[in-house]
Parts: sequence; C-alpha cells; structure tokens
Amino acid sequence: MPQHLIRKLGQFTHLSEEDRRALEDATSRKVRIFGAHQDIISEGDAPEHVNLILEGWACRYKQLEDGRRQIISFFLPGDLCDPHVFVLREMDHSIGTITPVRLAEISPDAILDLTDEHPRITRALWWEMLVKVAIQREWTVNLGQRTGLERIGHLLCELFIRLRGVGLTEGDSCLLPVTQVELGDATGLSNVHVNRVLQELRASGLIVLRGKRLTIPDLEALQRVALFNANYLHLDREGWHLDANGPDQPQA
Amino acid sequence: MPQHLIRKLGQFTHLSEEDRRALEDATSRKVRIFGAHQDIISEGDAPEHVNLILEGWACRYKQLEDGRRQIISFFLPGDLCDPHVFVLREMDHSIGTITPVRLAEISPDAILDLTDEHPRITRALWWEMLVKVAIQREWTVNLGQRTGLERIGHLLCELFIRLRGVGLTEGDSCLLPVTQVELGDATGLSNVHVNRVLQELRASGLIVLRGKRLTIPDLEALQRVALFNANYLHLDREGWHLDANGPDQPQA
DNA sequence: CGCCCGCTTGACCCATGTCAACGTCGGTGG
DNA sequence: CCACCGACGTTGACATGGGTCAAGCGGGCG
Repeated sequence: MPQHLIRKLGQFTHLSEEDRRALEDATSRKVRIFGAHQDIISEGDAPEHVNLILEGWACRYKQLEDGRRQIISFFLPGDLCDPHVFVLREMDHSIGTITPVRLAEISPDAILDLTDEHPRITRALWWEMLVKVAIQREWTVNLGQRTGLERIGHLLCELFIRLRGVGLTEGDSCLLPVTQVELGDATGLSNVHVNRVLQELRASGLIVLRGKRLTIPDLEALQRVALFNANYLHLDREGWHLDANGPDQPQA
Repeated sequence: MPQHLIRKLGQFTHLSEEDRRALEDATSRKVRIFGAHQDIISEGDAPEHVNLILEGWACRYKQLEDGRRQIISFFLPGDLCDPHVFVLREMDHSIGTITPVRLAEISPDAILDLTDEHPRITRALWWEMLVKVAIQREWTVNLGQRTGLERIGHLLCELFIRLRGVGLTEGDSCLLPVTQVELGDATGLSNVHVNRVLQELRASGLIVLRGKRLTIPDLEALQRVALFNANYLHLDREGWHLDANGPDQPQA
C-alpha cells in the first residue's frame, strides 16, 4: 500500500524488508476516502492521528477573515501530515483535499511503536520531516523574493522533483491536478497573473501544459530561470552514512 | 544561564527543579560570542551542534545568486537552532547574527541525553520545534497574502509576543534591534517601502518607534489591523494536560 | 571633526491586481 | 442527442501597491 512513502524514504536510507513490512502494517489499519475539495481537518480541531496520503493531492491552507486564502504546502502521495502534531492542542490551519484522496490514518501509538523498534525508520521519518520544513523555508524565499515567473517556475520544479521521488512521473512529464486559482493561492498571485505567467512559460518552451498534464522538456533550463536549487530537498541518499548496515547492504 | 529558554518552555509545561538543572548543565558546556552581522553557520556547511541563543538576535537567511536576500526567521534569546539538523548532511541556508550574540553550543549527544532522561523536556522541545514550524507557515501566509502594512504589523506583533514569552519586554515596549533594511528582507519589501509603512503605523498611533525601542500602546488594535491571530504560537499552557505531575504542581 | 550607515523624502515606473467579458469543455438532465 | 450550465481558462483595459533611483539628513563612532 504505502509504496510511495517507502519509495520516498528510500531516497534517504535503505529500509530492510522488515522495515517495509512494519510500515505496511502501520499504514493499513484504517484507510479513508475523501472527495475533492473537502477538509481532512480544520483549523481549531484537535489533531488525533497522523495521515499518510496514499493517493491524490491535498494541501495545508489558511484562510484570512476577509476571504484571502494561502496554500501553505502541498501534500503528494507518500506525504505524512505532521508525525507529531498531537503534542499541540489544536490545529492552527486546515488541511484539505485538492483531488479525491485516499489516506491512511495512523494512531500516535502506532508511530511510537514504529520508531521504537526501527531506528532506520525513525531516522527516515526525521529526514522526511526536516525536508518538509526546508520546503516551507524555501516557500518563504519564493514568496518574499521571486517574481511571478520565478515563483511559478520554482513551484513546478519542486513538484516535479517531488513527484519523481515517489515514482509519479513518466519521463519528463507528470500530472498536475491543480487549477490556476490554486496555483495562485500557493504563490500569492492572482489567477489572472498566473495565467499570463503560464502563457509566458509556454511561449518560451520551458513547459508544455495541456489539461492536467505538465511536461518539462528541459528541467535544467526551467531551474535556471526560476533560480531553483534542489539542495533544500536533500535528495542525495544522505542517510547512508548513518545507516548501521552501511551502504553495502544489498538493495532488496 | 538559559533563563530565557527555561522561561519559554515554562509557557508550555511545568519543568521540575531537576529538569532545569539538566538544561543548565547541557547549555553551559561551551559558550561562544559573535559580533553583529557574522555567520554562525553558512549554507553548505555540515551542521555539527545545536545552538541556543543566550543573548542577542540572529536570523536564518538565504541569499539568491543575484544578491536578493530573504530573512527566513528570527532567532531571539531562548531560541534553539534546529535540535535535529544533524540528520541532514549540509545546511541549505545560513544562520547569521543581527546584533552581537552569545550562544551555547550543545552537542547532539547532550540533546539525546537530555531527552532520554527527561520526558517533560522532550515534550517541551517538541512543542518549541512545532511552534517554530508554525511560525514558518505563518510567514508564508504573511508574504503571500498580506499588504505591506499588514506584514510589518504582523511581524511586530509576533516579535513582541515572542519577546514577552522570554521576559524581554517592559510593559508595552521592547527593544527592536533591526534596521529597516532587515525588516524589508524579512517581509519581502524594499527598505523605502518599509520606511513608509512605519511612518503610517506611527501616524495612526499604532506604534511608537524611536531608535531601537518599540512601543505598542494597544496591542489588540495592532493585531486587528495586521489580521494577527496568536493561535499559531500555541501559548496557552498546552503541555499541562500531558504533564504527569499535573497542573497542580506548585510553581517554583 | 568628519564620515558612514541608516533613515527619510520625492518623482517616477513597472509588476501585478482588478474588473469584466468571452471562450471552452465536460457533465447533466430533458 | 442536444441544450444548458458551471467551472475553469483566456484576454483586454485600466488601476495601484510597491519598487527604483536619487538626493538629503542626522547622529554615533573612529
């Protein structure tokens, strides 16, 4: 079931067969289905379990009193929503679906069991959490310093590379099931301006975007115009040096 | 020594005398001094220890190739820089001082000892980390959705409340040792525009800012114009419900 | 005493927002 | 099977928040 999560964590460290089984076990107890544009948990609610996205896209967002809305981050398949929020009493933001979503609910206890018994999983979950925070920092830079064109380009690079990490790209293309309004909510731009920026990216051949399919013919070129540096995604098998079994452990 | 940290964690949970001693012990091994505008650690470096700010202000920042700079967050006295970064191989951003800074270097091992032996400290550090991430999310909203006036107002509210949490306010005022350029780097505005916004806040009586001293005569009023909601700081003694000693434990 | 850094102000400009209309496509019901 | 509808995308005209450039100012420090 949680192939995407396992594949993602595999970018950081090597997981044993038993690690995988433990992950499968912990994430198959309770599965829930949501339609598009539904709240999974709302601001003010008490967080009760950790959610693992199995399929579909979701996002964190925050709505201001006057209706302005900011998408704070995207959740893709394989993403965990806050392994440790239950330390806090209530949510300060909402998590909602973008597409229909299938997710696994994991109890705090199951997370504790998992990490108690499996040091590699523990470290891998740490890595996944630290990367998530690094992404949040990068969004701060994106919104604070980059132009509209750079913001959209940067976001597209990030999403493509994250999707690739969970096996959801085909060659140089992937599905991008978000509307232009949602891209605007994520980048702090109006939908009209998002549209114009997309036209510009298309016209310069940096992207092909038809319907929900995004193709990036030359990822490096797009990275260059968006000032995108992937270092914040920490993708270079960093965990191997911490892995007690060493990098020589054969891949299953 | 680490009064500010202890005071801050006390907003979340009750720490025993012994917890405090352990904190004092772990944070007094190695103290370092930095001048203003120096890097504590630079992008690309390998993180080696956790830094606790004892005195002075610092910030995370990221510099784009063309010179644009974004301040990603502020570190105030009592703030820890990333209790767990050492899982990652290299820094994807820099941490630099704003004023002269005195900080304690804590080794990863010391953190592990601390958390192994002291469950309340563990939970309190979790809380402090989760709040830090929540602040990062709020900055995303700030930069993405708020106007210049709201951004600056929001930042001032946040800083004031955080300083109050570590005992660094006097009544309705505090020290604000940052230049207008730095405020601009944090809010994604030009220094010129920051200046005009500050004038406007002054003119409307919402702030008094002379030299490095900031006074907020009516914090609620400022919160209102900045659309500031303090829920993301999770300040309401949330930890008491988790504290084995219960809320009835007498305050030292 | 003089210099430099940070603050302030004015004039002008541009990226992006707003408003409004129109196009297009997929789904639904008659 | 067609007509309609609503959501999303596209386009143009115009407005504006905030950026840029440039000059002046004031005070703390060498």
